[in-house]
Amino acid sequence: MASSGGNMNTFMNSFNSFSSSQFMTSSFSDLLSDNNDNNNNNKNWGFSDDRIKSFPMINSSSSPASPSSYLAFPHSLSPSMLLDSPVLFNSSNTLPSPTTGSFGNLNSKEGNSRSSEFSFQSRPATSSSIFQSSAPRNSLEDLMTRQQQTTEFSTAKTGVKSEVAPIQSFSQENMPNNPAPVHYCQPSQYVREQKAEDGYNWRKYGQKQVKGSENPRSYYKCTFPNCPTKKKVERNLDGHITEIVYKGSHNHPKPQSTRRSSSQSVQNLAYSNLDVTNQPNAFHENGQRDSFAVTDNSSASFGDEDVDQGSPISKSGENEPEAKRWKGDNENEVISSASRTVREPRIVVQTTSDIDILDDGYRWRKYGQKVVKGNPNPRSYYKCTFTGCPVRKHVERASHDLRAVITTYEGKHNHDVPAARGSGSYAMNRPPTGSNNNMPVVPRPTVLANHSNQGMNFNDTFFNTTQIQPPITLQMLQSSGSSSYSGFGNSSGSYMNQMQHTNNSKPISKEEPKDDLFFNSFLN
DNA sequence: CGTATTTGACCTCAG
DNA sequence: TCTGAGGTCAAATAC
Repeated sequence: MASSGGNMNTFMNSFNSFSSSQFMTSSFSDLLSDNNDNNNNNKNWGFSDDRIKSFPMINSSSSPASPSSYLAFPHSLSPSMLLDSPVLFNSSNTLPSPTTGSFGNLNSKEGNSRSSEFSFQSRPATSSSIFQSSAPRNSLEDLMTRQQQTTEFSTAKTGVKSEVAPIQSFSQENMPNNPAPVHYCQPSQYVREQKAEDGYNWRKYGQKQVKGSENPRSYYKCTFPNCPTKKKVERNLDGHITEIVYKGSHNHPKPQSTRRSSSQSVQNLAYSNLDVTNQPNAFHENGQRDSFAVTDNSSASFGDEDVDQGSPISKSGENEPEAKRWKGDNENEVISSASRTVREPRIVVQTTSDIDILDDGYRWRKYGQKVVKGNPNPRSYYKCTFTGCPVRKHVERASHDLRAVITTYEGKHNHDVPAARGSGSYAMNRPPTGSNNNMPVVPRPTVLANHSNQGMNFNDTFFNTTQIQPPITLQMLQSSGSSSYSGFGNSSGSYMNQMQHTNNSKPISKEEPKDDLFFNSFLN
C-alpha cells in the first residue's frame, strides 16, 4: 500500500473533487462495498502468473471475444453488457468488458478476414449526446484546482510526485436502452476498425512473437497527437484476442464519431469536435495540469469496456521500479502500466486499478467472503442486485501484489447498466459525459470476458480478470465518497472495515437463499 | 496517393 | 559485461 500511496493520493484528490460535485455518495458506498474485500493489504496475492495477466481472455473457441461469440449474443444484450461483463478488461479494465479490452480488440487481423466486420460501429447518437452534453464546463479546471490543493503525494517507490490517477468513465454504450444496433463485423473488416474497439483510434507500430507464447503480440499507439497511451494485444492463432494490456492514459476524450474512420483526418476531426473542457477528469500523471491532461473517461463507448482500460486510474509512477515491467514480473505483468518501454516520463498510468472491480457499473451485493487456498487475501463474493440477474463475481487481490486485483465474473447480465444511485445521471461508472468528466470512473476490466458462462460450475464458470489497482483507490473512493472513511494512511484492516461498513450502511436487498446456497456450495 | 500495416533491425533493460 | 527478451523504430509494403 505504501508504495502506491502516492498514486492513491493523487487519485483521491481527483476523487474528492468529484465527490463534491458529481459523485453520489451512494454510488461511492456501493463501490466501496463492492470492493471491500479488495482492500486487503496482504502482500501475498498468490496468483499464478496466468491469472495475473491483465486481460485474461477467453478461450478462443468460446470466448466472447471471438466474433462468433458475439454474434451469439442475443440482441437483448447490448454491447455494453458485454463490456460490462466482467471481463476485466482490466484493467482493462480493461473486459468484460472484457477486455476492456475492447471489442475492437476483438477484431483481429490475424486469423480474420477482412470481409467481416466486427465492431460496434454505431453508437446511438442519443446516448452519446446525452452523456456528453451534461458535463460541467469548468469541472476540469475545478478538479485541477482541487488537486493542487490536495496534499501531494509522492510515490513511495519512486519518490516521484504524485501522479494523477486518471479516472475513467464508461461510455454511453453501456447505457441501458442503448438502441444502437450492434454491428458485428467480420474479423477481416474490423481490422481497421480495431482501433476503435475501445473507442480510441490506434495505430499498430509493431508486432512480435513473445517467448513462451505462440500468440503474436501487437503493439498499438493511440493516434491522437501526443497521446502517450499504448496497448499491446495478443491474439491466438484464431485471431481472437487473448490479452490486452494498456499502458498510459489518454490525455484526450474519446473520439465521438461512431464510425472510426481509418483516416487520420477523420480522427482528428472527431477529436476536435469534442469539448475538452468537458473532460475534467484529465489527470496528469504528475498531478499537474497539463494541456492535455484530460482523461477520457467519458467516452465510453463501448465501452467502457475498454475502457478505458487505457485510461487507467492509477498509475504507477513512471519511475516506479515496480511498475516498470509489464513483462517479466508476474507481479506487475498485468498490471504494470508503466513499462520500461515507456519512454515518456509522463506515462504512468496503469492499465487497471483497484477500482475496477467496483465500477463495472452494476450494483453488487456481497453475499460471501472466503479465503481461498493459495491466497491469504479474502475473496469477496458479490451478486448483481438486479432482480433476476444471475451474474456473480468475486474479487480478490493477488497475493503477490496488492495492486493486482483479480475479478472473476460468472454469467452475464440480463439487463443494462443501472443508473447511478441518487442521481439521475448515469451510473457512477458511467457518468454523463459532461459529468463523467468529473466523475472518477473506475476503469473497467480490460478484457472482455465471456459472459455466457452461466450454469457452469463455480470454479469453471467465473472469468478471471486481473487488474492492477492502486491500493489507494479504494480508500480514496471511500474517503471521497463516504464521509466516514479515514485517511489514506489507514491500514488495510481499517480499510476493510470501512468497506464493510459501507456495505452495511447502504440499503441492501435481502439476501436470497440461493445466494447462500451458492456461496456455501463453493465454500465447501 | 495517402494512410495503415508489416516486419526486420535496433534499443533498453533485467537477470 | 553478456545475453536474452520485450518493446520500438522505420523502411517497405499493402490497402
